[in-house]
Amino acid sequence: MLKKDSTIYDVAKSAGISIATVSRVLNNPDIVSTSTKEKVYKSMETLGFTPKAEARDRAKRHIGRIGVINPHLTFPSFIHRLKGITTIIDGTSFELSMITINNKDDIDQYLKSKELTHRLDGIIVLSMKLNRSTIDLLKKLRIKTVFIEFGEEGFSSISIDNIKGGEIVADFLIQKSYNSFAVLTHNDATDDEFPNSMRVKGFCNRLSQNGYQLDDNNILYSSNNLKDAISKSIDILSKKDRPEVIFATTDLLAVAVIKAAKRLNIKIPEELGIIGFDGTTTSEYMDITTVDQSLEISGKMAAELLLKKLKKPELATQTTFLPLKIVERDTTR
Amino acid sequence: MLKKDSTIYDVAKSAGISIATVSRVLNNPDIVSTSTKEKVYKSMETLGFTPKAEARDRAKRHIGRIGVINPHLTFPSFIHRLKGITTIIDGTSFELSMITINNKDDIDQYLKSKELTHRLDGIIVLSMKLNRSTIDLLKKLRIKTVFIEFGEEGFSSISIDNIKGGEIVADFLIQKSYNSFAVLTHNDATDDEFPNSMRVKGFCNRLSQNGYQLDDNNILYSSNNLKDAISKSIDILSKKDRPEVIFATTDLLAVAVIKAAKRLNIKIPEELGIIGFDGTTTSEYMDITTVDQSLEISGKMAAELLLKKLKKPELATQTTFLPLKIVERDTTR
DNA sequence: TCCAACAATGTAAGTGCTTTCATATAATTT
DNA sequence: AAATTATATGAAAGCACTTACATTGTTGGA
Repeated sequence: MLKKDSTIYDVAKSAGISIATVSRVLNNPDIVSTSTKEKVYKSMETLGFTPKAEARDRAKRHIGRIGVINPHLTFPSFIHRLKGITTIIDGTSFELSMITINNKDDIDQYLKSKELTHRLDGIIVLSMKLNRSTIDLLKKLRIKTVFIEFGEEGFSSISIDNIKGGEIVADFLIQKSYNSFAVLTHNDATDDEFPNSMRVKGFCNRLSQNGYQLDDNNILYSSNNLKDAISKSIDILSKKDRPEVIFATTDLLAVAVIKAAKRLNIKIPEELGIIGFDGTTTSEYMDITTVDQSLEISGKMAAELLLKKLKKPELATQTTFLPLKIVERDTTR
Repeated sequence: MLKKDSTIYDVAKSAGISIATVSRVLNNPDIVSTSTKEKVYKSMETLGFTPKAEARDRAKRHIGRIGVINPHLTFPSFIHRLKGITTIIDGTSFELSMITINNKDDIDQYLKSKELTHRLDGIIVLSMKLNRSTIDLLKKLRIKTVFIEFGEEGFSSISIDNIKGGEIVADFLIQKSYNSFAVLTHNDATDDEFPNSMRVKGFCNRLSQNGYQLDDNNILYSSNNLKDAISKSIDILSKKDRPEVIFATTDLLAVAVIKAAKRLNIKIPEELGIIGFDGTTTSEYMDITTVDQSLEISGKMAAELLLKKLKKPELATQTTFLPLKIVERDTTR
């Protein structure tokens, strides 16, 4: 027994109304009277109606979905940005699709396989440096894309000047008359283009511009893992010539330093200064002096930019650098 | 630079032939002459053309979509759960759609249309108590759904025994020989069914079972907002008969208490004990004694359960209560 | 050489659904 | 009660394709 799939025409006939109204209860139920809606639902139920997605996609001018491409959800900064994105998207008719990419090489495949191409109206790339080939692909497929944290030629992006961030920190600490320094940063910082390493670079440069010397073995590298970061912190703090202040290039790393100091019974900020970076809620909760980089706002702006671009595709791409601001709290004197 | 996605019309025009032929090279290339095919391929290439229906078809075959319904992304606990969900979903051919619901009454319409039109394969409801009508709807439409935090008759769910959670806290504090208590909790706790209020209830009951009296005005209610929570905390702590220990029914509230204590120069844990609830990373960072409710695991389990159910719809629903465990850290003596 | 058979393409009628526009009815305001 | 404004609906024009049917030009065998 071949049962033909029922269509909205069937539903409409069965409910004694026009297909337009059936379509409306699907897409815009608010404007349909309750009684009509009831009839329609009943008809759909008895007919076992399922809308054909293909037809729908065809008829619709947009899909109504924007994708967020992100590495695995571990860094606190992602959360803040994601939150910013959702606050904007929630107000619209778009829904968010989270696309978590573990392996950067997978993404080409993903894009190319067209899974993405026409199921998404646009993309926000969160904190990922994509391969050249991926970028080319995005351009070729003309997928509206906004980047957060890593700008890309030819695309709109929201990012910060990480070098300047490092400089600001140096200026601040010098002005606070700290005299000896150390840095705790992430492994990825070995890669020259990564935010952490740029922060370190800016910091060191400005320091030496001011006549301070930062010994290379006062720059510690930790993985993205509290335990490791704590043990690295303990390493620095246990030295006989312990630095007066530590610049943690991430709030999470600052937490590690605090924990290490606590364990070693070092008083903050009296005996040790700590400054983080990011301005996460964690830094707020723990009263950590940090550099606020408006994480949530970056998410908001990216979402707004994408939305605008979707509405007016001819809009020029725009690169925004968010302001950086020292937030002085209790971990510096 | 074209803005609009190209269609077979564009390709046809560019190749100087009819759309039918373009369609044929897509669907039935054998019957098209080689030279025409060449032209078509070339045009498709330069236009970056992707047939929409095909993409959708392929997509449909390969990748399913599961929706996460959540209130607005503000509570830290959501994040942990979401993270758990993503770690599971990431390994599969499903993608996550975030559906943020602000108004619980909207959700009925939303589900009706979204489920039908966007074809969700399954749903995870995060920390929301749905209306009766919504529940009925889910059942009627036979949508595979797993609930986190609020169990629902007839659906699989992952939750905890909040009353027991309160009891555990009471037991722990009594065993630590604290003698006077206060509670800081959320406004929603006035609703009897909500986690926070159940924690309070369990706490109070166990306390009185052990002969301790908890005065009603030692139960403070705060909104979900640090400032407010801090000021409420200050209220308690400023009393002449300040309690020895405060049970904050949420880690975030515990943070507020800590900040208040700091401001009033009250030493923790010597002069004041604090215990939180949830086991967020914040509690870990700040060394707050808390009740770990395996937030991330709850997300993982929910996702796994849903996936299993999707694979084998005949599977029985299952209700899981996650274990609760006191994590003793530095805010209790 | 003529005609059947075929190959290559175009024309246009669907496909199931969305959405704009117009209309009829109901609810407010005056 | 008339005039204005909302609300609920239908008619019909898309949307991006597919496909049945028609047309034209070739080919090959008698």
